[in-house]
Amino acid sequence: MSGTEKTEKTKKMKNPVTGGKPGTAGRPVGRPRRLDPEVMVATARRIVEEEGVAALSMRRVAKELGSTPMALYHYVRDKDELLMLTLSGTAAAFPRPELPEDPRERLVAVAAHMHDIIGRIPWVLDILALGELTDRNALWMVEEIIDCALACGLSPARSVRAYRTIWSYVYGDLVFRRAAARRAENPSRREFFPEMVTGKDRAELPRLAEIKDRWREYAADYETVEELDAIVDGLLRRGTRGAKG
Amino acid sequence: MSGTEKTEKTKKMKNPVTGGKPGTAGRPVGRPRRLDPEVMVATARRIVEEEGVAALSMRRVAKELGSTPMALYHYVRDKDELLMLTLSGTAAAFPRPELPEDPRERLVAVAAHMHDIIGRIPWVLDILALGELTDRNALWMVEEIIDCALACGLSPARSVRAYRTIWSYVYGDLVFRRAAARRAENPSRREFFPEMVTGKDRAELPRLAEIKDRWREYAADYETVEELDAIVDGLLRRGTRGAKG
DNA sequence: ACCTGAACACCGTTCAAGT
DNA sequence: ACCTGAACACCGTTCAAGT
Repeated sequence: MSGTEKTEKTKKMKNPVTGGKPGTAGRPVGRPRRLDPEVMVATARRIVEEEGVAALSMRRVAKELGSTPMALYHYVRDKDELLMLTLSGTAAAFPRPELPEDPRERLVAVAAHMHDIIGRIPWVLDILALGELTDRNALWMVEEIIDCALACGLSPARSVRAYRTIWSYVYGDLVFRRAAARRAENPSRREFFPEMVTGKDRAELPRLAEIKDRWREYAADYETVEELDAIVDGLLRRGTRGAKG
Repeated sequence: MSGTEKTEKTKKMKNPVTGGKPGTAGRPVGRPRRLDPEVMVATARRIVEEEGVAALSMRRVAKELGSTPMALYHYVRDKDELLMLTLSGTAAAFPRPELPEDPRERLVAVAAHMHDIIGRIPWVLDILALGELTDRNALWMVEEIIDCALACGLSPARSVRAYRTIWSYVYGDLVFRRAAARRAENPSRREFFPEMVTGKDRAELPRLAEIKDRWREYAADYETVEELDAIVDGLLRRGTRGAKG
């Protein structure tokens, strides 16, 4: 909008990471590779798995590969692209679980499974925030959710939207679970909500003043699957009544 | 868990930013301030509003104040704390809207309003990801949601959980809206889902293969308020039936 | 009590050049 | 085609010292 944005780059590349490797078919042209892009992604992935997204840097990956930072830019446009590539193959590590036959139950079970596996690898949240679904091995979950929604009587359009709603909820829930885990690890911080509510707030915030001492206790009983069940309930009721969508 | 975590700091401070100012009551002790902590937070806030969270640095704030980076550490423990403080006062800029009387409608309207105001200041998402509600001016929305949930027949415990579910959804939705906006601004990226689904996937991903060309069209019609309405529907039905909670 | 200065150990990315 | 090296313009935080 303004003049302060990043200048747009229009360099085109032919997906050198997933694209055909020289040596497999046709003879390699030009200088032989020193840096294997698959190894580059694997290295980035290991760093991110072991030390978190914050530990990943172009310089670090280059150093571990005995290469230079700029060599990586031959295979990715920028750091975000490398980050997104580290996601590919992640879901493959988690076996496909047994799922109930009933489509409604199955829908909740798949959503719960998504929640579960991402909860075990919280570093992916920062990458998923980029809004791209880059891992083919995760597509079966999307397929299942759409299939179940259709089987429950939703239109294709409503099924896609129901998927997005469920995914937004799952994502948000995981972000706040991670935040809570970090707070528990690193407890010496200022106290905000609900501690910030005091007796003086009784006039303006009567419910919060009343409930604040039990807030954390109630929140501790939070069960994502129960909430998912309620959300799916709402989405299916809405989708199978009206004419629209 | 392991030995690689940050070492824990136990320095205690008496909230020097929001705490009593010298000159107001009692005489100031020790060296007079050169750096006003409120100005420090205001400066950080301006940077973040104008240029985004990525543009905020301790060094930058110090420079704009004609101070040194380390001076800031007298008032905040680390950068995250400064970031959280920039949130305070944000909600005050948005007037409290007219709300419907009916508690169910009112609940949806407040949730939609939360979604709306945060959507106008997307930089807060990165700070809200820290999981703390630091802005007293936003508490009225939590109060309203809890009040409406109680009025709709939910128990206090279920009301708190309903609030968390709604908030997780709103947060997740906003993250993906921001991601979509960024993609639209900076379109030259690799293509992932749904483009990555091809005719070859028809056997394993029949629904996705069928729907993929219309996926973006369906997603474009997504209306958060409609989805919120459905979610609230599910949460209220669940909460007002069973005995538990 | 409040602040400075130097230092440590890093960043992403551009650009021109080399093989 | 693929990679290097130097440079630019930065980071958060620790530590010891100064007023």
